[in-house]
Amino acid sequence: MKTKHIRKGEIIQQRGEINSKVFHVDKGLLRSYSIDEKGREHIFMFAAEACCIADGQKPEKPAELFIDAIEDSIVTIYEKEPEPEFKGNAYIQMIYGLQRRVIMLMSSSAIERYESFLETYPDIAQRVPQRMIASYLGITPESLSKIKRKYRNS
Amino acid sequence: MKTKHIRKGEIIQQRGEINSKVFHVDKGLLRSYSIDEKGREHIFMFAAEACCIADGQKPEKPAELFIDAIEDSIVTIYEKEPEPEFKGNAYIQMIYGLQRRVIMLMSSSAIERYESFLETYPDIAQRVPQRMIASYLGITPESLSKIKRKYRNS
DNA sequence: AGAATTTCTTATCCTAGGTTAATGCGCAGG
DNA sequence: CCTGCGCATTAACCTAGGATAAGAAATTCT
Repeated sequence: MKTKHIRKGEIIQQRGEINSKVFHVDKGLLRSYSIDEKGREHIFMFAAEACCIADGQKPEKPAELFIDAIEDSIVTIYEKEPEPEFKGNAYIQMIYGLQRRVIMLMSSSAIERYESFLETYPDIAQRVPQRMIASYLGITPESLSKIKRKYRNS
Repeated sequence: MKTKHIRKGEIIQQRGEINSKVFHVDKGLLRSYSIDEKGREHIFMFAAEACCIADGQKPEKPAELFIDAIEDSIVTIYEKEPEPEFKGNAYIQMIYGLQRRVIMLMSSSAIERYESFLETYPDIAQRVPQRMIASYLGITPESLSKIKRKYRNS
């Protein structure tokens, strides 16, 4: 736990780095973001005074997000604490799932989201009607049908 | 904490109800979803065996999500526990913010997301360049410019 | 200050996905 | 067993927002 000055534009966490830190913004403005395979940035969140910012991924896994300063800032750096579990569903696990979902919704096409869904939840995909998959993906059932047809003819 | 059988299609939590419960799925499949002002459903998450499902909103606030059963299910119902705070940033607060963001991304147009952003983060909107607002909203800077122009001429 | 780089805006054109409507299918209920 | 309804699919058409390009304005660097 230490305090640090960060200049505008300075990157304090890169994708792939060890990801055991939480940054508390004492002053200034930070952002976390991902960069997709086409090189586009997608801002996940902003954090101003009195907010914390971190990658939602587990501490022992590599970071998926970049974090940098939008203004000259002062941050206090903490280690992520072991988190309370509840019936096997940890908060961090939940947060990480949502982080991935937000990034997905911002950066991927319907087809990519569909593929990702099938990979991540092969079991649920079998048990749920099409219209609910569409609803989860944020598209209409008609669009999902189009997508699946393209799939078959390829 | 009690166990309950739920039949397919049965709604176990409605929007507006008291929201102090977490549902652990012992067997079956549940979903949480919102209904927007146009009456469209947007599934927020699925929960199968050994998962928990709940509205991320604070226990003392009314629920924003509906929860119902996709299959006949057995759930154990818990009360939400007081959650650990960390430097003023509680996990639940984080989860709730992400829940809103996901729903937003699934159900709202770029204009609506922009308006919502301005309302929710008026401060940050002033301090951040346009392209970053666009990036946060999941649109291109060019599209944000279009939106802002329409705004001015109305 | 002046040059160089980035940001913002505008215009044109294009495409992914939405809307509407019609058809066929499977399943629940009488 | 039939009827009816919700679900999935297809097709035709439409629109919000993306891509590209170019000029203006702001910022940064030297």
